[in-house]
Amino acid sequence: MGYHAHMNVSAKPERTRLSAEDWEDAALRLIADQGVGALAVEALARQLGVTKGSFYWHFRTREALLQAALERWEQYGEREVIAQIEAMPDVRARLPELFRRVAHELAPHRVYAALLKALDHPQVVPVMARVSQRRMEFLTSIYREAGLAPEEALNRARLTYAAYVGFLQLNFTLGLPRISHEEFDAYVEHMIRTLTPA
Amino acid sequence: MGYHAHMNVSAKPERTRLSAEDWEDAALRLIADQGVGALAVEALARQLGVTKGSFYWHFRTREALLQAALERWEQYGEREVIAQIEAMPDVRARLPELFRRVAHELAPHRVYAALLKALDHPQVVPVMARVSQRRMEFLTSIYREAGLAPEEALNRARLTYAAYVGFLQLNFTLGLPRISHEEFDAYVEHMIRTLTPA
DNA sequence: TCGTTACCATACGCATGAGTATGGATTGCG
DNA sequence: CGCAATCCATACTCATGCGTATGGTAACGA
Repeated sequence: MGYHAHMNVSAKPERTRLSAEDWEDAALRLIADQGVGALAVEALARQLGVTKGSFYWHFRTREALLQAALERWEQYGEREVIAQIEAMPDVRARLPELFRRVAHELAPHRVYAALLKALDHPQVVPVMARVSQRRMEFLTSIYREAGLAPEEALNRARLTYAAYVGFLQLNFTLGLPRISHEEFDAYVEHMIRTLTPA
Repeated sequence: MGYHAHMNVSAKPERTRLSAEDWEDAALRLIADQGVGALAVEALARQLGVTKGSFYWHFRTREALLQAALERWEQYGEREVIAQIEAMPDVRARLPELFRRVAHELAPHRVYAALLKALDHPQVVPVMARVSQRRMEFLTSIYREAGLAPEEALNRARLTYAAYVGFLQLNFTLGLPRISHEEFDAYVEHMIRTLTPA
């Protein structure tokens, strides 16, 4: 994601000029594993091997970078999962598949988890509102396909999504009693049994 | 909660000297509605009508205040709910009652929600780990009383608690599509039906 | 009453991090 | 080649917020 295809004949990433997208990607990486609060321009610059002088050519302010990074994440972030699930022919199999997929590919959700902890920051609220809204609507539609009435489907989607969000917090943020791999799978299956309409 | 019973014969809280507990209470109030990141000594001092000079008499550092406030919250915070639920004679009625109670008394959970967003801060992690652990053990025991097998009870408790945590985030942090009062009650009842063993 | 202790104000030092000013280097293009 | 535009470094300013130093005032016991 993001490397402009220069690829000079040299082993290492080799000092090439940077673009705005490079900064946005770096910002998202930093957010993913240190949180929004750690987004400092000088720290980013060090990590990219340059100084502030570079940054302030590409962006007018720190806010601008955060904004751009958020929009970038909202677009290229995670449209794939929804598309893949919707491509499944067997409608009844979509729900369990969605659960298992999300449970086992946690890496793409690290940015979402980080932004969850930055909801006091005004810039992230609208982005998270939109993303969460879209996902919940998707979940609702799946529950409707599974045979629930409109009201039931909506409430079940709310419950499921809340469980998802809470799960993110209680795990790679808080490290609650390091659960084993088998035990985790058992948990996921329990969740599928409990939240999937009979 | 917290006010040492001087209560001089005066109408207003009237400029009396402050104690360490006063600072801790103020800190918890500030954390509850602005987050841990907003915990600054000079801001707190202004809010209490004094200056930093006062603060650094009671505490050695800002970290010390946060630590003391967290421990205070962990102790006096919320033992009551658990006690009240355990006092209920009808075992089968405990679970729905717990759900409804938590859903409608959101104020006491504001500190917990704020700390949830500060899990990158090393000081809050152990506290949140202990509190969350105790609560989940309580939930597990209730599910056992409701007739679930040990494994089932544990997993159901995990699921329920995750839903609780996620609910906190998606509401008074993110303000997801301002749900109406009746609709909220319907949601709570749906949750009870879904998460309570038949 | 007097002094000691507890509590608070004022005025600093010092580190961090955002933003600016300005000049140097590199690239693409005529 | 040579000149612009692009990209980056260096060296500042400025605001914020923690912590310290030190002196002042109110409370309380002897």
